Amino acid sequence: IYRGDYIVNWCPVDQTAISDEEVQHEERESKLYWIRYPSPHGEVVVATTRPETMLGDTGVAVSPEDAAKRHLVGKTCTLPIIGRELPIVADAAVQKEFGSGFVKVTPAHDPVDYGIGKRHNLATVVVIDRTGKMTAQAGADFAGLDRFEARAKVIERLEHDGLVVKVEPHRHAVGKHDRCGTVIEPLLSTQWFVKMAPLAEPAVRAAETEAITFYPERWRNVYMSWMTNIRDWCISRQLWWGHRIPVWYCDDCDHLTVSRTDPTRCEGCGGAKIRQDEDVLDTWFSSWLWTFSPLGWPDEDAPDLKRYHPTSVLVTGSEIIFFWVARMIMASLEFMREVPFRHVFLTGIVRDGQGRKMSKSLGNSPDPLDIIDKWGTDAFRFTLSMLSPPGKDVFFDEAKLELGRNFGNKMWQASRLILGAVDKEGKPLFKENANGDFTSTLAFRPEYAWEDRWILSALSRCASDTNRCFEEWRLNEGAARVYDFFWHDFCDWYLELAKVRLYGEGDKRTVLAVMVHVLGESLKLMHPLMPYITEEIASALPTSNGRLLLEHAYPQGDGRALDAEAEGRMTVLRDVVTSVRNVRAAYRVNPGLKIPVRVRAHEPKASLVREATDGIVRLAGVATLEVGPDVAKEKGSAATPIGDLEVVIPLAGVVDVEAERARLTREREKVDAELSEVARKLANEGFVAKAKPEVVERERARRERLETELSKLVESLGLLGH
RNA sequence: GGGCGAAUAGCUCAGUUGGUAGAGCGUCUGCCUUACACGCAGAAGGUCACAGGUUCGAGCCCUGUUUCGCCCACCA
Repeated sequence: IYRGDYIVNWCPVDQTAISDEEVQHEERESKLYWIRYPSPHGEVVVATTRPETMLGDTGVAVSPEDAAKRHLVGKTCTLPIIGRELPIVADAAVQKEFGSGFVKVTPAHDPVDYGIGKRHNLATVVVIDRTGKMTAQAGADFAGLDRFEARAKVIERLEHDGLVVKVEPHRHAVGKHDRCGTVIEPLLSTQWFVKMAPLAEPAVRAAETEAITFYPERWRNVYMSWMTNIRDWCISRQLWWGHRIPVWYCDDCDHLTVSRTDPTRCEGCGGAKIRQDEDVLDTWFSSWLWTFSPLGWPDEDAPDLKRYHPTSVLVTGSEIIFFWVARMIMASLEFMREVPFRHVFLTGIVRDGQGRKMSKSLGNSPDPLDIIDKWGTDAFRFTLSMLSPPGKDVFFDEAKLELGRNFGNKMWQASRLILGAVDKEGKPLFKENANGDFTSTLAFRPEYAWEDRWILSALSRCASDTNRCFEEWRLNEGAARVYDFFWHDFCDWYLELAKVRLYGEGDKRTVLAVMVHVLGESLKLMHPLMPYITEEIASALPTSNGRLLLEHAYPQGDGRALDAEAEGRMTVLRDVVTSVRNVRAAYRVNPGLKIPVRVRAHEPKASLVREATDGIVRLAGVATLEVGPDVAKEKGSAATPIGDLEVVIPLAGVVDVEAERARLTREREKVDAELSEVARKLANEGFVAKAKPEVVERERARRERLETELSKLVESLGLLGH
């Protein structure tokens, strides 16, 4: 840390120095003024965007490469208005192609000029003060004017004097203070700085060696480019609020006393006439210590520090990579000699409907407490999780919260169904089972039906998929995966199938045990995304044992539960049920009306369908289900092929021949199109020779299935007559 | 000036080893079916920005273009 006089970013409104990171650049249409500085040695015309600063010029510079102007180097010209003689120097900071090739040099008000002034021993003349007004040095006509008023007045005077050669439009970026929007004034002043290069070096290495990793990875490059182009950090602020700089100056000697406790005497000469620095530290200068300073540091043996440092993940927004993330890494490596965290996960930024970042000053941010009152904490949390792909900004729209609210409601309702059927001890709450056994489902060894094996298999897949998503930082996909499983697999299919046993005769213990188990595991999977509702429901489950979900291990997915056979059965049931529902909807069959259904199928598929009869009957509104290879398919029935089986629904008087022909024709066109696509692929020798065998095999199977379906459709159409 | 991201169904967006385009909302058709109308069932809707290239095969890989957005930057 050092103190010195340098050009800093100065905010004339807040009247403080700020760091480079607090300057927001904004492209603007501006003007480039070409101004003649009279000289007896030749034409000198400078080009500038800030004419008001010329009042503080102490030189003119040209490029050392600029042969046409070389003869002027070492000569002088006259500064208009003021009348000061200005030396003409050659400096590598000047580009000969830009503007006129002459640069006016104002060491007190421009960082580049400051460098030129240093190298050529030019004087510094301060013409703008800390409030952005012109000083006495700017001359009596300008002193006290605002810097922008002065600009206009300078040009006015120069035009009057015939010294403005031309004015051209010029697009360039101006720096603004990120807090108040005031145009930054580069100002020469005495400030404290941190020398950054030595701190950046290990921080660069930490990212290179992947001691710290970034998600999504591209942010690593952002971090790296900042780190490798780092500049010293101005940490003193002329503000009221903050950590006051712990340095005392002595009126009697030059010594600086630096102390953690307030001293009464100068450390150098022992004198009592000391006064503390008036300035405070940049707020980030304390924030960069955050990963260790709250844990007991600088006591390196503090238990919390030993236990919790370094931590695993920092979750934050990309907008503060420089302000905070990068600096925490540097501070930790410097003071703790280890990384502060191993992974940096950058979330997207939540923006308003117009894409603007939510901010207090814009007033475009809804009050989270209002949102939570209206929609619920979990709904808010879940919706944002599911709608936020890694590192991508989210356009927030309150209506989107319906997604989370509805899902929360779905969980609640499904739980009502289940908890209405089983008591706290796991005993069935209604309808005696066949043998009158009321023993708990908990200690019971269940005898799984195939649909139980299916949902357990699906649960296992969901858990392992979800884990993988989370491990790969794809939280949105993890959320979507659980959402889909719970709503569509568990609620739409399993619970509906479960009602066959739940509301029917017979032993209910197996189905209750499975429902409770799958609900409980789903709650665990959902818990990080919907902590409140899941704990609430879980506490009522017979399996809770008074423990919080928070205390349980996260489900990993039990590979032993995977059951391809049961999944195959489910596919058949789904296909049959869907095709029946399809026909019912197409012919507006009264939803309350149970209809006869026949399924044409050969063994072993026929048995599969027979064994799923109860489910098909309940889910598709079926009166009677006939299954076999030769079930009748007469005129006046609707027939839908599903691979090698066919769902036939006799609907005498309901099926309109023309409508059915249209339906089947449309279906045939679809199958035809798909079939020719597959045929084209398989006819391609390159495909058969070079594609992976399993891909080719899949296409062949697909062709076979489509051909079967097509022949059935043709048969059905023939049955309808022409 | 440099870098990064985006462009997919009417809307908001998913889609990581290149192999039959998905969700939510909205729309249309039926349903208040004893967990849920914040719901159930069914349906329609897409030359995946444009132009080339690689490949048997491209939303996905490569090159270029256009349009948006963000970050960085001392050409005055």
